[in-house]
Amino acid sequence: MLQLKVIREEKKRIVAGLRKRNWTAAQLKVIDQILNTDDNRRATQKELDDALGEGNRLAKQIGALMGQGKKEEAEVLKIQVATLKIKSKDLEEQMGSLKVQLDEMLYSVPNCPHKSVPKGKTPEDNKVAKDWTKPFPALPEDALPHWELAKKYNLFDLELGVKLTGAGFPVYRGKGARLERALIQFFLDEAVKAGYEEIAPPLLVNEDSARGTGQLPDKEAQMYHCTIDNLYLIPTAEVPVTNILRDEILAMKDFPVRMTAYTPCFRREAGSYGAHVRGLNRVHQFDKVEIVRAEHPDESYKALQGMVRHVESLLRKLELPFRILLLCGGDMGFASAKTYDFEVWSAAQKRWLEVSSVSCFEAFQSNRLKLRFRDENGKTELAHTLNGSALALARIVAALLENNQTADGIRLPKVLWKYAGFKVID
RNA sequence: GGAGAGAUGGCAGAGUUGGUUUAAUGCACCUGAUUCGAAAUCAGACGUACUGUCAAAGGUACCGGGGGUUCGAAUCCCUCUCUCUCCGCCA
Repeated sequence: MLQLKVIREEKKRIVAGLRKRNWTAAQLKVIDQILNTDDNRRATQKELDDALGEGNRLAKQIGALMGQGKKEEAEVLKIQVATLKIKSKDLEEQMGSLKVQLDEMLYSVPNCPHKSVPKGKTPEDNKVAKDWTKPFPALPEDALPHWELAKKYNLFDLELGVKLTGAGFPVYRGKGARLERALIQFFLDEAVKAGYEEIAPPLLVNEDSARGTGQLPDKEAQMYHCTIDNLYLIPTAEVPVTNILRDEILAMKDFPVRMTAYTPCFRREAGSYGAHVRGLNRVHQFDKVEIVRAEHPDESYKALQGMVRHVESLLRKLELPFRILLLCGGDMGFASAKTYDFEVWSAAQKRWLEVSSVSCFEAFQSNRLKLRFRDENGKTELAHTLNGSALALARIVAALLENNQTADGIRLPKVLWKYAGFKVID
């Protein structure tokens, strides 16, 4: 969530930013409501603090009087405290409800887009930041989509997943399973080479963690929930890895914090049905290598560019045609201040598949996480966080299979040979 | 799963017959003095959040989380979570 202080001090910028997200005048009213409620909260806080302070003073006096054996005088003061207590209890309740209201409103406000984010309402308004599709792969007319290729070469089996679990849980097998593992290994190695610390986190997290990265309270339906133990299956490694930093106060020398993790990701999302979600395009469980960074506010956008270059280098090494989109205000995620999406061209399906999303959250996420650092003057300040997929496996597999199919089998890009232990799937 | 013990500041560790505790003390860290420089020594500063202010002073809350008793709770009661020890089970 946005910081109250920022909303108060930079209201103009925030309002302009929300307009870029196509917020209407009616929606923007919440900003003034927030500020009003906060004024109210501060006044109430002052009053409450004064009442409590007075109570503390009287309690001390009573203690002193009791010590001296002046019981009657103490009794008089006790009566005073009693009325004070009623007052402070009342104020406490007011404070409680004001805070709830304030939080509710704050949770409803998305992050303010960075000034470089273009205006726009739909994905069509996204700006192509880079196009790496030439030469476009030329496939024969009878080229197969990846779900057909999977059948032909026995790489993964969706029907079998239905038997074991349900729709959207692919079973990889043979060279398909091996390719999956090869890609994970390759992505992790590249991330470690780029300076990220490898993390192997838990795949279930508690409520505090789900709240920390903003899955709760709003996106509860996205996650699988083990109700008996009140734990959530992670929808992305971002959740456990970013929460490593929850409630931490970093020192300047701790920057930059760079972590990477491979995890399966579990998503309940209902989604639509039909050809565009066939095969591995959208599944409930998929593998992903995530990269996460925490940065000094002055460095976060430089870090974002660094992450973009990293993901770009992965796709080049995989020899996949891709483009990078700078998302417009209307298409950006709730918490993001600036997002680049990576899309790979799936030659057989003749459509773009999103394989990575790299975002800078500025202090939006760390505000909820309470991720701070101590600056040169010893003051605490919120750090900036960033994350991105590097990369999401299922769709990369789909694109690799489709784009590299030949009459003699599916040829793997050279970089994967040593990881997979084979060059061709046939 | 059973039994017992415990949770205090960056760390260690007092305080648990409720009342100068504004949480002792030590270590670490920071600043200054001393020194050519360092070690040692001495002096000082040293939690987080909210509030307040030009800035400060000051105020309030926080001793695992939540609730309760009381004029007053780190201290007493209830509850939850977690940790440790022993036993059982187990990849």
